[in-house]
Amino acid sequence: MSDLLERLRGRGWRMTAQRRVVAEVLAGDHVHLTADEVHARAVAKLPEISRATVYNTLGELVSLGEVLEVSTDKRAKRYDPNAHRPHHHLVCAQCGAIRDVHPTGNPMSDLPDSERFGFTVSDVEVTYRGICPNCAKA
Amino acid sequence: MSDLLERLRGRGWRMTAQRRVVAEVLAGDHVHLTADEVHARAVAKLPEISRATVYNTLGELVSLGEVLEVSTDKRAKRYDPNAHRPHHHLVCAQCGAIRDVHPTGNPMSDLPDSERFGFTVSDVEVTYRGICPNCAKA
DNA sequence: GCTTGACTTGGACAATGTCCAGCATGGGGC
DNA sequence: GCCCCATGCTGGACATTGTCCAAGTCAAGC
Repeated sequence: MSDLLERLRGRGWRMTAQRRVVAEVLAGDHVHLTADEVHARAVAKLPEISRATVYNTLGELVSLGEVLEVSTDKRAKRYDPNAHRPHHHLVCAQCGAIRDVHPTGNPMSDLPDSERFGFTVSDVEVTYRGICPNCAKA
Repeated sequence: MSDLLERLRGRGWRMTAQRRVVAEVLAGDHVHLTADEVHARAVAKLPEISRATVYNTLGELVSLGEVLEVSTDKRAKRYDPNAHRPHHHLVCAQCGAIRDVHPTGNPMSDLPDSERFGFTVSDVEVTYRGICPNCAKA
């Protein structure tokens, strides 16, 4: 995790308490938090941190490619710190739980040129939906 | 399209002017509208229709399986009337344009049991991202 | 330890969506 | 064809998520 902080510093980031806290929150074992959840956890560590700062910082992390924005079908965007290993998502349609998954094959190669309509395709996002074991039990 | 109205009537829908208008809007050649766009077009045909009704109707159509909710990364959900033919989406990262595409292969079979974590997986959604010809030109 | 410009703050605002109490009306039963 | 009433609609208040900005603060190079 501190390697993330190092990378950011190397990129000319000014290292503030707020940014450190946001990075720490994302690096925790809680994956796929919403911006609001990130804010809530950040406040726990640094009470005066503002919502705007959390949004800004998340946005910066995303554009630096350190964090991915994931939009499953919930209302809020979620942030995925696991940006350096390509992976897809498995979402519980009931409780909204998200797991990272690593399918075999490359969906990119499943899109023939005739289906690209002149687009320059650079990325694929795959979301599997289903019911998680917990919800299935209930 | 009138077949949609028939199907809905068959399911016990009360056929009101508002619902007809929403169905007509979705059936037009404008695919992937946001709820707000649907509302705007509906108002053009039936000035007094309220936002709440449009949201309600869209929600009902979705739970009846007549229309799909698509969340690309934009803020607003979009509604896809093409619910009866499985397909995926190609989104322009710049202007947000969306096209339906039909990849070869079935991503569902790319998810081994070991990667399902006990979920009952029922659905896959694939979103390709890139730059559309128009934006590439600009 | 100064200085400076990048960062943060808090609050206002915007966009999207939900809810509700009360009114309107489609369509079955006559 | 007409009535009735459950179902649907309305408009507006509210909730949630996200963006913007002016003014104050602080990290880091000197």
